Amino acid sequence: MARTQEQRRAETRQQLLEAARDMVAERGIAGASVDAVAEAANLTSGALYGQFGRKEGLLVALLDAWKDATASVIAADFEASSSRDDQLASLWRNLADPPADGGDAWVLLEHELWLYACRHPGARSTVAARYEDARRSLADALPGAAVADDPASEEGLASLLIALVIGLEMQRRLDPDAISDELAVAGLRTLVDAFARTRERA
Amino acid sequence: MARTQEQRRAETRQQLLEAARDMVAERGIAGASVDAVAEAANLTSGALYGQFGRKEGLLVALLDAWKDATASVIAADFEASSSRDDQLASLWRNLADPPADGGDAWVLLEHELWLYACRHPGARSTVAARYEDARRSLADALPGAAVADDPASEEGLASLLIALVIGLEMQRRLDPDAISDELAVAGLRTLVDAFARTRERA
DNA sequence: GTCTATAGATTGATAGAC
DNA sequence: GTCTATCAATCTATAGAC
Repeated sequence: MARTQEQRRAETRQQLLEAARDMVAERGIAGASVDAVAEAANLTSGALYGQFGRKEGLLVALLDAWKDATASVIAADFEASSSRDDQLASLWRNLADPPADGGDAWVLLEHELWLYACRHPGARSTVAARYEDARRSLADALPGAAVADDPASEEGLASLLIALVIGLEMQRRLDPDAISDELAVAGLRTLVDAFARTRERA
Repeated sequence: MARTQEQRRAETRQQLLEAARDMVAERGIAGASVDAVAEAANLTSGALYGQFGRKEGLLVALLDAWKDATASVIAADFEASSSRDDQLASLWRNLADPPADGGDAWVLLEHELWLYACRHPGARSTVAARYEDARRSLADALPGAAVADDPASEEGLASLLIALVIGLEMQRRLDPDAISDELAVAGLRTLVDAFARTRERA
């Protein structure tokens, strides 16, 4: 029966994390008060402090959950694509029109946590590690990954692709008509092709 | 002598705006309290409310100031560059290592205001217009701008360049070693060259 | 136009009942 | 482990003196 208690605790924890994810995405970190998050999870602030100690504890836990949830989904979707264009299209769609649980929340949360990391040195390394993971796993999944003679340049390409996707998504969110899917995929394709051409020469 | 009063009012206004710019960049919009901003400008909250009415009034004014200050500086620096590579390098340096008054503050403020615009429909069009201006002025300054038969594709290239610069700066701020200046300029160059190649074919 | 003083609401966090 | 109740601090905004 100790098992049931653990489960209940885990459920409470996840309810709080989901509520926090949505509320931080909607109102920002400062705007998501402890009481409001707890109430949205049909709990009270006491439960939240019992689980995370302080508000920052909730944010750190949210950071980890966000790290796991997004990276794995994107990587799986990427590798499941058959053609190279499908791969790049899935990379773009996953940010521009996210299908995962939580939907839009993760994208705004991404920026919220990025800002938080820029201002709080303690959290910076966690967020930095998440971006590095994204670069690495994307570099591994890239077309020419079999040739492992210069992993640095492969991660460079991954950096460019991620940068392009994030920057385009920012512009599209302000004005959906400003960025077409075709433009995004064409831009990604251009970078990948240029990389492949450089690779052939060497 | 009415002139002196106007000047004093304008000075007060600018002191408040500069203090708000730095404090919002450092602590975020929610973290930059009215009292703290006023005190940083060697004034009190009374002066701030006399100038902007409410806190959101200050933010809107800050939005406009930010729009003017950044776009013009970047455009001027861009056009002052001689070679094409210098142009692209200046585009990158202006975000990665900003020389303008306020320095780093503008970059973090950029993200803060972007998030604010995403959440407040009233402010969204202002921020969206700023990004559109950036795309337009960059498109005008681009190499092949003389051929004006397809302005849409030129703005598309500008969208890609801006996206790349923003996304790379985000990654570099978390980990300065992750993004080299050479990689950034090479990425920009790749996109510009591909565009020029497409243009020649047509 | 700016300052002082203060009202009214909300915040993060703690203590003790259950 | 979660809830109720509460404290001290902080916030936006207003009112009236100067």
